[in-house]
Amino acid sequence: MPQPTDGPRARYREQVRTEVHDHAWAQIAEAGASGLSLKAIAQQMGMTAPALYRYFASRDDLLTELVLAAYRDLAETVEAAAARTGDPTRQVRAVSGALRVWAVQAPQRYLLIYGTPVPGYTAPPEATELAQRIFAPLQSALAARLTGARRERRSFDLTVRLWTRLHGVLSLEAAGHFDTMDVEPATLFAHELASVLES
Amino acid sequence: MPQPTDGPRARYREQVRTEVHDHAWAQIAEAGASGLSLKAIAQQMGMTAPALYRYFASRDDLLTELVLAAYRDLAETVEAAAARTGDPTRQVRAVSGALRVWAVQAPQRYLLIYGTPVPGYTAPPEATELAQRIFAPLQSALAARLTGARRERRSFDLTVRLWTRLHGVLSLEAAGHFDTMDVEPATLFAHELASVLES
DNA sequence: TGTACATCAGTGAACGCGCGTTCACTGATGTAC
DNA sequence: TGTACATCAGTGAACGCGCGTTCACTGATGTAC
Repeated sequence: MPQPTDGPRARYREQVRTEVHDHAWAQIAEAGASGLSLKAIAQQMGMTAPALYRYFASRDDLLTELVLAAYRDLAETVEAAAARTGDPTRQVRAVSGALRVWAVQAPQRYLLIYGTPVPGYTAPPEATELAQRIFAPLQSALAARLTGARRERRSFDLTVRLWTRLHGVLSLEAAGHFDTMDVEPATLFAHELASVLES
Repeated sequence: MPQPTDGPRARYREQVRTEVHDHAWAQIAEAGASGLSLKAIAQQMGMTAPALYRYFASRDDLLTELVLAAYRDLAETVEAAAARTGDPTRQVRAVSGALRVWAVQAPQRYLLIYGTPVPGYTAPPEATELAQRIFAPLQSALAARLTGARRERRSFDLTVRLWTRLHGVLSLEAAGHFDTMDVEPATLFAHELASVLES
């Protein structure tokens, strides 16, 4: 895997890599992570499968890139939402709202990160750091609303609680489990958010 | 697919079917639902794959049986827990506790029902009825703790809230997402249960 | 109790499929003189 | 500005794999007389 860092060839490489990512996400969106196939992507791009090995060392390598890209994208989304205001309560609301939009917009991408683990695939260590980066803005906003002793620990517990509650709604919504029930996911999500802010 | 309903042959058939189910669960436990393979099961049982078509019409048919069996088992577990006491609050605790034991004991079985949907597979309509049967004991216990107007609707909302909160913890726990965090799933679960009982 | 027959569990060969991955190669593209 | 060379994107054939599923068959087991 050669890698010139600039020039027209480098530009072209980046273009192809991006196109592969796009097709990969489309595949994941409709068949989940286990449906990801280099051969199918190559076919969709009008190429042969071996050509893709110029760009990715293996299928799992591509999957790792996608997982990390998802983590990074969510981290940036969450950070941007938190940066839009200085008020801690508004920050929590903004981050939660951004999280929901991000999850509902591409359910399979959300599930790739927080759903059932892909069998036989383990995420790289970098994923853990990124997960913490996603966690951080929520925690610092919640911490800013607290005073008194053991503030750090209490804000951590509170963030975990908020996070699991929101995930409870989002994962069931993404998996379609509310479809056969008389439940409005958006309303439920708002209530769960409120329940933590009020505690 | 012939089916005598009694006699030695019927008994033998049931025995083989059960053995297939056992191997199938073992496979799901270690590779998830998409790792379910008739050929692999046959091999483990010292048979050839076509033999299994005497017992199951197709791979998806077996998967459907497993899904329904999981639903049924959970429904019975939950109902039995609720039946152990008459006090509504104790019932909610008992059902929630039974749910957690059931989920933690076989995480992949829990995720087969409530996790990321298996790509290309849709559960039979009967699953929806069973899901409601699982839901019912919680709702009637929570309803018994309420008084006043719109009790039915309020208890439904409350049950949904409890259910999503517990699922938030269980799904993250089953997927191993707490492994890299300083979180005690059992404690968190207890807190989430308490949060609804106190509301 | 013994024999003839029907039932049915299981085999073995074969099908087509899609997958990841390798390898030697062709031919276009960019670069250095 | 033009030519020679090196780089490298992409091809085509091939590999071995495991999968679900079919089909004609063998041989054991249960049943009816």
